[in-house]
Amino acid sequence: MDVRISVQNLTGMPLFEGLDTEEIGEVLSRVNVLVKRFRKSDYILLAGDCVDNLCIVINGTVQMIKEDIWGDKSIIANLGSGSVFAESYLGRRHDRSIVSYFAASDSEVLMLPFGRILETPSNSKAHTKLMCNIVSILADNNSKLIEKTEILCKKTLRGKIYAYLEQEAANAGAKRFIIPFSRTDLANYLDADRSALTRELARMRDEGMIAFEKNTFEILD
Amino acid sequence: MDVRISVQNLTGMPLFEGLDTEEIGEVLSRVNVLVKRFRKSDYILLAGDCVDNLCIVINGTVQMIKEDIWGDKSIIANLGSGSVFAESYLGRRHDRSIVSYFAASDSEVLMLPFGRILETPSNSKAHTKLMCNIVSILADNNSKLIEKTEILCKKTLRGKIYAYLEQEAANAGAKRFIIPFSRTDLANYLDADRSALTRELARMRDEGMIAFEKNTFEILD
DNA sequence: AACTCGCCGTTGCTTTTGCAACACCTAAGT
DNA sequence: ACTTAGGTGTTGCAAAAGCAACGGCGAGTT
Repeated sequence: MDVRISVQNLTGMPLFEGLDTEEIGEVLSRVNVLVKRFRKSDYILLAGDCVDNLCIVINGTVQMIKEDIWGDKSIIANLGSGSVFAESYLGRRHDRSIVSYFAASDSEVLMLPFGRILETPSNSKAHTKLMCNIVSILADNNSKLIEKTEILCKKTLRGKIYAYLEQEAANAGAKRFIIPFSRTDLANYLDADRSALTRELARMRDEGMIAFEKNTFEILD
Repeated sequence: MDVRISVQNLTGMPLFEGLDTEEIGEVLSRVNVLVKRFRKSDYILLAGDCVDNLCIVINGTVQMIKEDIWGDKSIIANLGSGSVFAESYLGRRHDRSIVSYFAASDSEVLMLPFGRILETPSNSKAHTKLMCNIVSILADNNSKLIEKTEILCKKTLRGKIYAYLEQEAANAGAKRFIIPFSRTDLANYLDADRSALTRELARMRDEGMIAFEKNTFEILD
């Protein structure tokens, strides 16, 4: 389950952007770092769990989810490789996670006790860059959540679907793109009923707004 | 409009927590800092505006809002004194704000060109504390957005209302509490129709789930 | 090959809820 | 004192969307 990490894999990660392998080694030498593997459908962290590590997706896909008492699942965010999560433990409000994290595919996650790094003052180049990176990442995670609420704030299902597709198109930089969700998961992401989603997608296609085939979508006009 | 800032006012702010007045002065001496006053209903920042300052609510109430083409207003978050906003400019994804900020009451906002502070390495105590603080604040803002999505992900209006009231009760630490929204604003915060909200609140009262009088609510049971 | 399981589309039904219109109230300004 | 403007509760109606059930399909397993 636990795996030694090769520093090589980390150079492309947003958290370590701008740091060379030597600098990454310097940072990691001061803390206990750990990579955990998860199988598809494993829970990485449960809502209510105590969190004491910053988590980084090395590869695979992780979903931030919230399940209610009835087992009704809502996907809050989809996290690809390089994503940083469980950052709420860096805040003062919560020491427990309010959401769950879930391996949507086989995944490797780097667990990093970041508190130590934070509190240790240092004016090394590596440390400064790392601090800048974490601030940027947190700000970006923020933006992503705001974008998500821009989907959810739409009053109609069609509005949500369209807002979502526009975001994916903007991400892809093209009117035609592939979405990372199955229909079931998309329904959970939009917090809508799956059958209602299928129905509304069909209507939008019939009206010539969009075209799609499996997970490939296109916004028409 | 622009006002000189007295350092005294900042000692209580989360961003400067743990810093004494001398240290705050040291930090501020390196950048141009500015306090702007806004009248109730003024826009502080418009969606699409270029952002180059971190903003801190000194006093008053600021709303993060998103308006669509039809003027339909959605309140994403309500920001009281001490709140930090417009932080997405610290990220790499956007240099423009994707949402608007709006003075819900007469307000004073501190504008702080934080990028300069970030990039200047320093191992002074003050600098280290400031970095820790900003990380904590960003993480907390994250948690708040996640909590907001926990309201919006509910499929029924009653679910949203109840989730919201539970959060307010948790914030207040009591079953009885005062909400900061008018009915109209609450509808915009929950992204629901105002009349439907009134109707559902009345039903929940009739069924004995909750009691309320103006803006004072109580969760029963 | 038979079977299971999970995902997908379809459809009928019912509830929810958005929308529009109206009347009332309060506060602020003239 | 009058007027205006904005917030609030109410209600009828129509549209939207959740729910449940079913059948088909494809992948993986025995």
